[in-house]
Amino acid sequence: MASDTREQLLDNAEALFAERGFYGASIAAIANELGLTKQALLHHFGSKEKLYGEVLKRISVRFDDLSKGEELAAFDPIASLQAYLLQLHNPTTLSPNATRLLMRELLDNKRRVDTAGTWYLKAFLEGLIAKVKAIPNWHNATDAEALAVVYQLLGAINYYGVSTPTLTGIFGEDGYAALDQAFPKQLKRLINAALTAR
Amino acid sequence: MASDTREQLLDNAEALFAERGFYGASIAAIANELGLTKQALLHHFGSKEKLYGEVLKRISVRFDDLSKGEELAAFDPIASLQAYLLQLHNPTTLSPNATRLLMRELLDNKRRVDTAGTWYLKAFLEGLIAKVKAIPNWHNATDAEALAVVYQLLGAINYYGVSTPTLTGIFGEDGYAALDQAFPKQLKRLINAALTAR
DNA sequence: TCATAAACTTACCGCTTGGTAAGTCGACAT
DNA sequence: ATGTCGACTTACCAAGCGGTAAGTTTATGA
Repeated sequence: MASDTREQLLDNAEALFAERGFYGASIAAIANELGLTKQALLHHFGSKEKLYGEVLKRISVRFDDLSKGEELAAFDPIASLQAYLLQLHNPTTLSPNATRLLMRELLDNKRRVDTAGTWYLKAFLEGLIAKVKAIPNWHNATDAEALAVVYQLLGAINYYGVSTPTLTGIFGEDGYAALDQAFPKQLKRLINAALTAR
Repeated sequence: MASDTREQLLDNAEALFAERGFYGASIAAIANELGLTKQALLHHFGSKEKLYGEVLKRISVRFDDLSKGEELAAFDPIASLQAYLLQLHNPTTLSPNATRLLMRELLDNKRRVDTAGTWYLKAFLEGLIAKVKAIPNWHNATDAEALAVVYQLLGAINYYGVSTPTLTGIFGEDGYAALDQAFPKQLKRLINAALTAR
């Protein structure tokens, strides 16, 4: 299969899994949306589980790229971490679809035997803990304390990233636009406040 | 049907919908776990959608009770809002199941025509906006700014509330216990920092 | 030119899904 | 005694699910 049609297929699968969840998105529906039959899709990926796994893998690769791509040795560790977290809020870094899918993974992996959704998160979180502890104020903090503060910031970002349809429904397009404009400024303040005071 | 067996049924349905999502939880599975046949369940609730709706309604009632039950006229508006938000972090206020289910609703209601998950949220969020603007520093803030800051705190709380299985998987029981102990302290600091600085 | 292999299609399969129809059973009020 | 009503069972149903088997078409490279 040409690698770009494969990417296209995976894009589509990602969108449908994000929107409907693993159980809600049938392989027939995914295939159909690209003009394929269910069996053709199955031919390429073997099974639904494997397809889902590849979607997840692709997202985690993007995550890794994010870590690697950061500018090294910023002088101010707070500013550095702040920039890193703000990237996560940027929809171009990780697509809204990916954010939704990861949130579903967070909800589902209690019963999923496969730990595919977890292994990359561990490295990611440990990296964040290290970044927090690089801040002078946080030098003697425990890992749990560092993780707590950074996980709160992660929650603030990801929860919002997943709320677009709901918030638009409640406050309308205009209301959401105003919120979306105010959000980054407040987020910067929040990150700064969380990491400075201690 | 006796009202307490009905509550038991709804408890069970809530747990299964929270764990597996609307599509992942079959009415047969829900009924089975209480020793009923699928048809008996269907007899009581009419359809799966209706059962789900009642589960959602029950949760939103608990939400309303939370708003009503608050101590009126705290002198310090920051402390008052902080206490209110900390309640949300307390698992006895809203069960982890309910938190999970609401998070799923946030993800699903894009395609769900029914706005059941939305209407109660509106009042809740508007209440929070009002509470923020009652703080002197925030008096002349826009609604969008107030919503942004409070939504970030909501995200920090709810994201964490949904992460237990994942975090336990990554850091082990002990690691999670340490995090869970450190979390509220950091959360208080975060809320305070977010609402004070401006 | 011919073999090989990838990219499909057609035709199934067994199982589960949500839902319906019709009847059974016991309690209880008239 | 009888009617009736709610709680439940048995027996279905069509549709959808993920997946398999076997064949067909199409491009490619030796």
